[in-house]
Amino acid sequence: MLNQSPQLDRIFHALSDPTRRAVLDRLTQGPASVSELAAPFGTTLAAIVQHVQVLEASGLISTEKIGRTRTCRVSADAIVCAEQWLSERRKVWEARLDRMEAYVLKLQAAEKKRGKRKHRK
Amino acid sequence: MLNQSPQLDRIFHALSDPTRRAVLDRLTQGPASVSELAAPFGTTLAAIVQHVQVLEASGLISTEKIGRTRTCRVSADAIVCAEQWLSERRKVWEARLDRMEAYVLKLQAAEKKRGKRKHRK
DNA sequence: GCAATACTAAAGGAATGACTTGACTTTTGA
DNA sequence: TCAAAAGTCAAGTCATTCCTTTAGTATTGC
Repeated sequence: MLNQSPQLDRIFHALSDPTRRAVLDRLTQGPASVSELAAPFGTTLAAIVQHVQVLEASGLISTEKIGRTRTCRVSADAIVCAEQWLSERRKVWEARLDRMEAYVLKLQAAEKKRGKRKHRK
Repeated sequence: MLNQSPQLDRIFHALSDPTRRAVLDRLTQGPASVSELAAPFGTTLAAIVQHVQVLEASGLISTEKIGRTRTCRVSADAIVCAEQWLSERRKVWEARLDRMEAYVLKLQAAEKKRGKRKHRK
């Protein structure tokens, strides 16, 4: 299995900032310019530009400059990539818990049987 | 909807480090002590202790100290929480893409009709 | 043309993060 | 009993992050 560690680093790091998650949230509603993205926040435009750069470097969004405005849109791959990483681990871990539970139940059943034998003697 | 932003901050930040993801990977195979977690890495035990603290603060793992050893295990909630955040956004965004596509197809169909009318004239 | 708009780039500062080292504490096993 | 094992705590260092300010460049609309 490919590790793609540096990409995951960038994706999860991008997602770890509330402003960037809010930007991403806004973009799931549809494309927007950098100024539009900046509007709801009490920060400078420059700060949002930097967040946009982090998001784009991570692959979570893609941007396109037409004239003087840069339009940002959510990009498929990265979000799916992160989701899969999490989902795979959760599945492995849940499967192990299930095996554990089955094992414990088996032990309990065996214990019960032995209990019965003891009673008969 | 609850925002639970600070928890997501911590979860995604915890996941953004490759060492911590590797620790988490190891723990999906089953519980382990801090020393066991540290073994595969070329770092000091103290460094891993700090990673474990970050993971625990995020809710991705829980730990329990028995005697002199601390046993770490994966914890359900946080990973599910992160997965859901991603999955919700992806779904909203995919739904929007579908609507867009439907709209474009409708436009194309209308365009075709007008083309036919033009031909008839 | 030229002022307003929409970024962009660079530099700096405060805060946070990832490691290390070194000095403990607590438990365990011989 | 006492040394090794397993962690814990506190500094301290160096890098990175987030944000600001300042000074640009490229476009647009009148």
